[in-house]
Amino acid sequence: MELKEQRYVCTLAECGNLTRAADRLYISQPALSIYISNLEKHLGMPLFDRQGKKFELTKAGERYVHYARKMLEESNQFDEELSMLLSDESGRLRLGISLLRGAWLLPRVFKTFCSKWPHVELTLRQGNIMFLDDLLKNHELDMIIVNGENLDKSMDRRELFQEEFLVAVPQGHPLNSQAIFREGQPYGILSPEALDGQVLLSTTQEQSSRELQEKIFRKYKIRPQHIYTIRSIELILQMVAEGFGITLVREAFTRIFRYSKAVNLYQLDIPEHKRTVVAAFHHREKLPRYMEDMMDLLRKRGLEIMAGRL
Amino acid sequence: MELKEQRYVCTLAECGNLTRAADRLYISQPALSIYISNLEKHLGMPLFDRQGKKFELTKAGERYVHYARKMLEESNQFDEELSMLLSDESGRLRLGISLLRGAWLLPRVFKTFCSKWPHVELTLRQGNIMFLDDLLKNHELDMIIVNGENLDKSMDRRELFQEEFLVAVPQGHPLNSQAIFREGQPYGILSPEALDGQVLLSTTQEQSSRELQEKIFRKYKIRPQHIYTIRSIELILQMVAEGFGITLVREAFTRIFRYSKAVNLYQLDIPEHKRTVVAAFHHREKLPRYMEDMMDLLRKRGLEIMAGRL
DNA sequence: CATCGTTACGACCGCCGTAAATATG
DNA sequence: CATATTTACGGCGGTCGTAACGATG
Repeated sequence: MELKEQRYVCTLAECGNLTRAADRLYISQPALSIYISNLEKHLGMPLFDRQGKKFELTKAGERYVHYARKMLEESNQFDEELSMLLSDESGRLRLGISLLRGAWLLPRVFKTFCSKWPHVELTLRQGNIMFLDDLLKNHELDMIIVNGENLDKSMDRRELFQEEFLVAVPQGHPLNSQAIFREGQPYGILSPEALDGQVLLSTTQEQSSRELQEKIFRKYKIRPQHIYTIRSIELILQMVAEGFGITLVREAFTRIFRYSKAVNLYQLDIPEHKRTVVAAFHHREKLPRYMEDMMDLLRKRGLEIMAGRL
Repeated sequence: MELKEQRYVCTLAECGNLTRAADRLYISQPALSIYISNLEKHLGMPLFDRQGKKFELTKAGERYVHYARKMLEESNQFDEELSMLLSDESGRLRLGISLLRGAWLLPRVFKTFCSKWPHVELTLRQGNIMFLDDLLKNHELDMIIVNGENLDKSMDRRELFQEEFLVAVPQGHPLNSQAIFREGQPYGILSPEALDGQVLLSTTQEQSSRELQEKIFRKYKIRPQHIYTIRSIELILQMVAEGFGITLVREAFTRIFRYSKAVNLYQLDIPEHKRTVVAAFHHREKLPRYMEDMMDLLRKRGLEIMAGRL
């Protein structure tokens, strides 16, 4: 910050001597002499008593220096903070993530990140993908964690991990017998047609899982017997466990959920069974280091959860 | 204080809009645009996110504004203090006075002055006239209260009041019979010759009363029988009261002193019997009001004490 | 008389305003 | 297309340095 006036006066006050002060300020002595005179003229009151060759503060000068020193101190503090920002040690990360994904992906990541980057101000917004996308576009968020499939192409993106979109079937349900198990595949496989005529429990319209589900149903001409719309995914899974019906659910979510009764998970035999989770952000020359690190942490944690290490 | 940079950034941050900010700052909008760009270039980091036509603070900008606001606040405080100094409501008065005179003249004056001028910083130095005169010349004091007779002519001065230089004689001493009483004179009058051959109690060499005393003795060729030198004027007067000898003493001092036994006071029949007490200070265009008031208070209090109203 | 402060003068750079071009919604 | 921002350019003033002058101790 520009505080020339304040630096000049404080330095002269400390030196009590024009020549030495001018030296310290890297300007000529006449320049400083004129500068101080003009300043005093402008203030309408002398800051220094010219006692022969000595410069001593007047009462007004004392007050000036009192405040000027504070300002210089504050300027130094700002410079320190700025250099932290410049060196990527410090900054701001406003993160957006869907409610459901946040619940399982973030807790540990947050803790790690905050202790690693104590000077980064981390804030979180949760909501559906449309909402987050708007905020990102308006620069109210710096990064959002979403499914890569339904994301605007104008944003830069970084792939984090993939997650399965699975069918959850209660124990004793007829669908269990239709699953085919292949080697090397963690889940049994169901053909999409098997879902035809089933009782389906589903999230609400604005959640992105529901959107994907309906796309699949249209494409493979699946007509469930009935769709119950329930907001809470926890409740849906609980009802599935109780044998009320089946549901489509993200793999990761099943990992952190404790079922009251057994629930079996199956892959659908379609290309859409996998979804890619990405971090999206506005294009920049170079991302801050803490932002790269956040994506690293999210990627690692995502893979950990997928591998079942909770 | 010059804080253009800080004002510009803070105003723009508040407006979020170049045009309005430039209006408020009384400069053209292009000027502000360029100014901010240059500032950001110089800092090496943007302070604002140009979100279309909106200007929103970056993290660095937030920190800048945080400190800049403090500085602007401090600058305002200084301006207030300065205007007080300019209007003579506030300031500094470094007062010098002899030890003895201070004791009787100042106590009530100080109290009055401080309540009348709460924003004036009043400090006091006590010492003999040489010492005070040096400090005044070196601008370490703003005003000294001394006898006008032995004061350098280079200083401006204001007459405060006159005080008698009296002879103190114990009860029952032969000198009492030599005094002549004239109408309209508060004290009996002694001729200087009467002091010849007396036992004299006197202050130390460096006190100005002693100097005056010796000048009188030389001029009128007075030879005391013996001079006892004692530092404390209180002790001297006490010894006079006990009949040990006589002394020369300032009128005012006798007023505040309680004698164990009666002491009579006489005027000397010489022009030097009166001394003028003045306030002395460096020449200035115009004295601050509080300085004029201090002299008023001193004058009034001096006359009060001389009149015997303690 | 050596050192320090002030005055005089010319040069440069930053800031400003006007006008034109460009971007935004 | 109206409004806002950026770019371009010429002018002014503040700040600087060198040199000469004046004051101080």
